[in-house]
Amino acid sequence: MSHTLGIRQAQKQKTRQALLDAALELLEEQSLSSLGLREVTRAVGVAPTAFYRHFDSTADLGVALVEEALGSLHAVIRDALTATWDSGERIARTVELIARHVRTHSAHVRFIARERHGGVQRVREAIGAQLEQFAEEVRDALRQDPESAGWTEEDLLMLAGLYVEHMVMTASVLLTTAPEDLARASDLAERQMRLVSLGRKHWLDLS
Amino acid sequence: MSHTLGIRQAQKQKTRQALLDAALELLEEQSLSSLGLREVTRAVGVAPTAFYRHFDSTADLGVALVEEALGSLHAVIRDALTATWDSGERIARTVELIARHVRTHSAHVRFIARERHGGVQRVREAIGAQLEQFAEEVRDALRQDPESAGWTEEDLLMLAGLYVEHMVMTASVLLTTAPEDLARASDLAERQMRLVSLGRKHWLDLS
DNA sequence: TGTACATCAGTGAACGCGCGTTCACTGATGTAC
DNA sequence: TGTACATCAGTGAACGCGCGTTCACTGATGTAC
Repeated sequence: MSHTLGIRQAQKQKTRQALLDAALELLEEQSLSSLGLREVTRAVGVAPTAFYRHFDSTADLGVALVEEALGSLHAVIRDALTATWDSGERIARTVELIARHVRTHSAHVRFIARERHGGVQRVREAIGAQLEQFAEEVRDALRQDPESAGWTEEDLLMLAGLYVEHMVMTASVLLTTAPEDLARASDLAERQMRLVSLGRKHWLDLS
Repeated sequence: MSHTLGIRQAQKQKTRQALLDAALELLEEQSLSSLGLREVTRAVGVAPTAFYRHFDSTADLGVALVEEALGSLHAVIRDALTATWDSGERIARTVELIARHVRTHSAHVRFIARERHGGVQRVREAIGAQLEQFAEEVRDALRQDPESAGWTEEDLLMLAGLYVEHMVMTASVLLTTAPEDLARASDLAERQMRLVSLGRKHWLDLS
């Protein structure tokens, strides 16, 4: 309790978060490059000019959303990496974690999928940098694995990139899957992941 | 020569294509959901109202762009599938075809990557339907391969989806790769594809 | 081939509207004594 | 604890601007005879 925010700071953060939340919701049906500052403030119920107390522009707000959205995804990745089950179980567990994340953070997932290749450069770069960092984390975890004996650093990162890519793809697929097809889609994602893991197992067979 | 278009029809098509070309160029720096009809007509040099002689809306123009962009990609996929080299050569050849396509049709590739998860529903759906069709074509080609003996239809489509996904991913990565890093990026894509093909080879080992 | 009429791609003026940004302001919160 | 002053998050009016859409139009192209 020693470090309570002043009333003023607390209220400011609350407004800022309300702007982020409202923007995230508006972005379910459009792209960041068409999101208007007035739309966002209208949704929150503050004057348009209040926006400038928190962000320079909607692009700036977008970068803040990247941090929020990929922060929550980061936790999922760490969970998946520290799972200590055997390979088959680990894959099923990972897909389940992704499915749960999509359920609980669908707006975040949609935002990342949409803006990853979207029309706002700074946001694309922020997402790309974060995903690259995720791949490095996955590589570090793979390196610990006995199965990785003999692998080059380059190949470990190559595999990690494949996993991260597949994870993002799976999340975006599940996002647009009808509830009755979720089980089938999860099973498909699992089989793809299993095939990649099989390739991993035999990577050094010929060299 | 029997079926020449009338002067009027020919001129109309020329204007329509000019609108598509101008839109595609404008979309290199923004998303379809923020593309304005007046921007496009201004770039072409016609009155804003002329737009309506060709498209109902920018979303409608977007759907037309999907057909154009994925038509050109379709040709690449067919080329890759009919390549008859052995596996290692085939992968290198496929990545080279993709790299060439990115070089010659960068705006098309960017458009697909951006709008695949973009803010305009009809365009997302059009892209999704086309990519699904590509996956089915790849599955049909895989089915012919002796290596596919014993595979279920479902697993063939699973693998085909992985290949198509990786192809789109590779194209979008190469798009944003600096020229001096292109060789490295292509090599990375090749190794990932080789790993997937290794997984394919051992898919039935345990069942 | 020539004529009279129909079609229709592209025009240009006009509209109401919402946008991003500026500015001086207000009044609650924070701080110094 | 109380007082006097400073800070600053949020306000509200005002601005110029470009937007999408409507409408009646023009004049080259197409068609029927």
